Amino acid sequence: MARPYSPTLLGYVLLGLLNQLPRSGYDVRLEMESTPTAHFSSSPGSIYPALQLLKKNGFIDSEVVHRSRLKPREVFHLTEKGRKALSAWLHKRLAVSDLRENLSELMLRFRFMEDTASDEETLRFLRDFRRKARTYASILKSQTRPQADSSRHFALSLQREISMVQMHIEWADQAMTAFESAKPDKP
Amino acid sequence: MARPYSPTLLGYVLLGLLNQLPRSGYDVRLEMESTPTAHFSSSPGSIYPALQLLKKNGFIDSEVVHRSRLKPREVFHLTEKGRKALSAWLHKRLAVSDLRENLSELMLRFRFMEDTASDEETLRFLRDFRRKARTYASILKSQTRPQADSSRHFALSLQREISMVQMHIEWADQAMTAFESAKPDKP
DNA sequence: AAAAACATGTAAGCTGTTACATGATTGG
DNA sequence: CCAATCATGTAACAGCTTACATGTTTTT
Repeated sequence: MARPYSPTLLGYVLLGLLNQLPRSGYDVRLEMESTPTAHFSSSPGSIYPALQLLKKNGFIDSEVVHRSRLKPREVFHLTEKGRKALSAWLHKRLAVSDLRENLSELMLRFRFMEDTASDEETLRFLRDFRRKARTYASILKSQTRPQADSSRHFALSLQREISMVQMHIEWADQAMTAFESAKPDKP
Repeated sequence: MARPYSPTLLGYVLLGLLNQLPRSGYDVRLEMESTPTAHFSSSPGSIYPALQLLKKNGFIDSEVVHRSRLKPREVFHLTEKGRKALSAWLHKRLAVSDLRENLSELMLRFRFMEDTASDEETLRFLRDFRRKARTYASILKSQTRPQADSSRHFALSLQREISMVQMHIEWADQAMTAFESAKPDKP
């Protein structure tokens, strides 16, 4: 009995891209080359198998589009199952540990929210993000020893980590105002 | 003819930790748990095979230390080959692309410089780092479209990337002053 | 005529992870 | 005596990546 398949991070990226508009594997590759997507390779050996896997598991489907002259292409689009999986991924609650371990994934989620999530949903994400960032910041700050016992290298590494989180808190503030301006206000 | 083995990133992390002081696999695991090292798992299934591979390829060696009562432990230490490999990794020139693709690796290198590199070498690293960061920053800034055609999500993602790099430039400045203060000055 | 762009795939292999397995010693 | 800590491994597999393979159509 095969255990239930759920998309990998690359899988979600592909779902996100196909959710924007139906594309062929080739189109997906071009898009990933022009807008470098996290750390993923856009090589055929990465993309085509990943698409086939999503299709095999019913997250996407495809039709072959014949064009005069040009080679026919297999164009993929999300199924209902695919849309649900993407949406669930986008709306997943954040963990504090995501800030240090999965930051690039969080940013991918933010990016792909554009095509499905409402401003209100994006705001929820940003609020959650800022909240977790603040928690993480206070954890990091509690680790700074007042004594000069620890090395410069260690102290600077920690300082960098703190600045990173701080910067993300400020970024979230900025982003939230951008999405709040369009929000209908309550009396 | 087996093609020449060179350590993976995890391999370099282990070399870095063993360069600080000789340790058993168990000690390495404890250290990685207490000071979370990049994204690597400290599970036995990760650490022990990785250590064996380094040993097989002559980067580290080990002796079994028997203690009264307690179980004997296999304590690893760098060989000359291992020290050279670690040093080469630490001193490798940076690429601009490393800023977006291998930032955590760069920070690991900075961290492990503590135990081998002189202040002057650390400064060289930081200067190179700042230089590449500035280049990357200007590339990113050139991508910000003045038109409002692109989405808020896209614009904010780009803004975040820029802030990140900016922050790292400032961090490098800070770090450099910390290492310059101890440097002997020229007349 | 050749190069570049269009289009899709397979095969081998590296890297690392989780889950499983084992056993000794020490502290409560 | 039971749990926690000490200590080391194996096996199966996930999830990529690189290198190889192939063929068409358009542009130069």
